[in-house]
Amino acid sequence: MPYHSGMTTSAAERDLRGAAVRVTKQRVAVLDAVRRHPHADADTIIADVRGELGRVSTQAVYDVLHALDEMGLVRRVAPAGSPARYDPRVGDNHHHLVCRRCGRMVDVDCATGAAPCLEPVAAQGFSVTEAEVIFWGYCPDCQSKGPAPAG
Amino acid sequence: MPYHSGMTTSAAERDLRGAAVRVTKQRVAVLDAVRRHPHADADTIIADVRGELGRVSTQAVYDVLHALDEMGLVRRVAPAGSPARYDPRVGDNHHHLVCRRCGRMVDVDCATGAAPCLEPVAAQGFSVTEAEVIFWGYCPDCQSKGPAPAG
DNA sequence: GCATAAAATGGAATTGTTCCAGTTAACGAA
DNA sequence: TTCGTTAACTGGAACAATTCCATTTTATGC
Repeated sequence: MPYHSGMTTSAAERDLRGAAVRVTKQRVAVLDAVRRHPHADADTIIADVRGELGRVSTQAVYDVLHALDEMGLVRRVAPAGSPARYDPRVGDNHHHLVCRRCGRMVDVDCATGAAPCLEPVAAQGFSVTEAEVIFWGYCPDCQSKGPAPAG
Repeated sequence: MPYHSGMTTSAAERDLRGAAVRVTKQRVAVLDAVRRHPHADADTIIADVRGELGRVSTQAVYDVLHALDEMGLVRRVAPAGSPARYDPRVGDNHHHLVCRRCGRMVDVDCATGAAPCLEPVAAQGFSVTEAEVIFWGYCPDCQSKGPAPAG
């Protein structure tokens, strides 16, 4: 029996059908979770999905996150030294601001326009397909608290 | 007995003394290794250092790499989904071009001038200290070979 | 030289993620 | 509506990169 969420077709469900892939309860739940928690890491998503569905394998969540990333419904962001985060905002060219102390991540639109920095002066023969920009700093809450995460 | 490399004082040795830290053979060897292999990962550095010194603990190399990063003698670069790389070029504001297929990394000067993209339009109360820019694409060698790293 | 704190050692542990073989279930066709 | 195919999910084990810990070594200031 094809999966259907219940009363009404959810946005997540429609987006998955639009991508022409199998619509499973795990996929719907993961996509919903990413949208509920923008920039969450895999652990948070796994916990949220388990809260919704009960037992779900870790592997399934990772598989779905990869699949969603590949089909362009979420964007995987991996700041240096921290686990990957998943961003539901896709299709535009925005970047991220990450707090060095607490890891909080927020979106920023690019200063330079729609396709910022996408043209390095000398590409040295590389064909460039994407520019990834991460701004590092301290969030408002952490500016007063000093640099150490366990301080 | 204070460490001294031998005949003459090497550049690495001088740079370490300039940073006012203890100069050990491990530190000299690691700094030299990073300079010999720009953008190498920890494994490569470890192998190189062992080639120079014989037995050296993994931990020592990681410790030294962190220390060098903190004292500003090398720069740690961690492209999404790959082990950290160590860049001997510091003090200027350059970015990186990474091949999605083979992982090759090269330096690029910024298109926008000296401090590119360093001013996001809305910083949302964050104090921004650094902008990290990675351009993703395919290097000359890999452009013909298709996208899979194991193809 | 001597003391002392910093650095290195070696081994085990953690974290985030992936691999694998077997089972389940979504979807298209009949 | 049922059936077959194949993608997706499960559970458990494996993995790679990195870090933690207690102990030993060693560079440096006096």
